[in-house]
Amino acid sequence: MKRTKEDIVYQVETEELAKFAKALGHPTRIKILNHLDNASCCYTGDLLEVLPLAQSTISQHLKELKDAGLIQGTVNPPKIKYCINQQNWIKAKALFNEFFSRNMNEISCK
Amino acid sequence: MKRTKEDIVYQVETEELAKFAKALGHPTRIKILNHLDNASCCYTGDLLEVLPLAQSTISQHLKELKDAGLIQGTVNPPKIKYCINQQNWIKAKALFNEFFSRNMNEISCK
DNA sequence: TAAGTTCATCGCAAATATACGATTAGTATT
DNA sequence: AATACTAATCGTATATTTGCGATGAACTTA
Repeated sequence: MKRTKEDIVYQVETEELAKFAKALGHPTRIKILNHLDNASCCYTGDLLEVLPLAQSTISQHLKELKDAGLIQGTVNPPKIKYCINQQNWIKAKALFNEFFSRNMNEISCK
Repeated sequence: MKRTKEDIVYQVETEELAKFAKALGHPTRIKILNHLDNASCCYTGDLLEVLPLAQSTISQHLKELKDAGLIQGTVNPPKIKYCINQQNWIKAKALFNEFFSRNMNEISCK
């Protein structure tokens, strides 16, 4: 894509919100986060029992969540322990909250 | 994708949240929604002045937002007036709110 | 009827995302 | 050193997304 067009500059907030939203834009990743929330943290292997996907696929989803900043992993040999990244979670929560709590005036659509 | 794998069944809530998140997963669409919120509603042409994109591209983004249920369009010849779909907006807001306000216990990651 | 306006849709090109199996890297155990 | 375990990464196939220009549909106005 993007063949003749130069890159568009968006506000940082817009980019951030879109980035978080994109990471949440797949049911598998929602499920991973739900599981992480219930279990506080988990290992990649745990997810293999919950999701009917190949190990490499789950690893890839974990990578995307990590790249978006929503989770973090710490080595705990021979496993890797994933938890939610509290700091960014709060940030995302605030961004979505702000986004959804606009005026939404009833006298819209004149 | 999805070559050998049969479709995975997710909870309805998970699918819904992912669907909304996916629609929000692009800065252009965030910007459109922000604009719609400020202006209550708008026409496709209005967005052409705000976004440096081709008319067809913007139309496509509008379609995705419409397919996700976040906006709705009503004909107002010769234009089409887009507004936020209040009902689904509230639904999405509730889903994200629920998703982000989990316990998030501090004693996580043992 | 003809011309203009607005916007959706089609057709295409390129980039990204999703999934898999196979391999590799790192660590622990024997 | 050899084996076992865990998880990332590589290579590949396919689907989807993103973007554009061109065309077409619907409705107004001249």
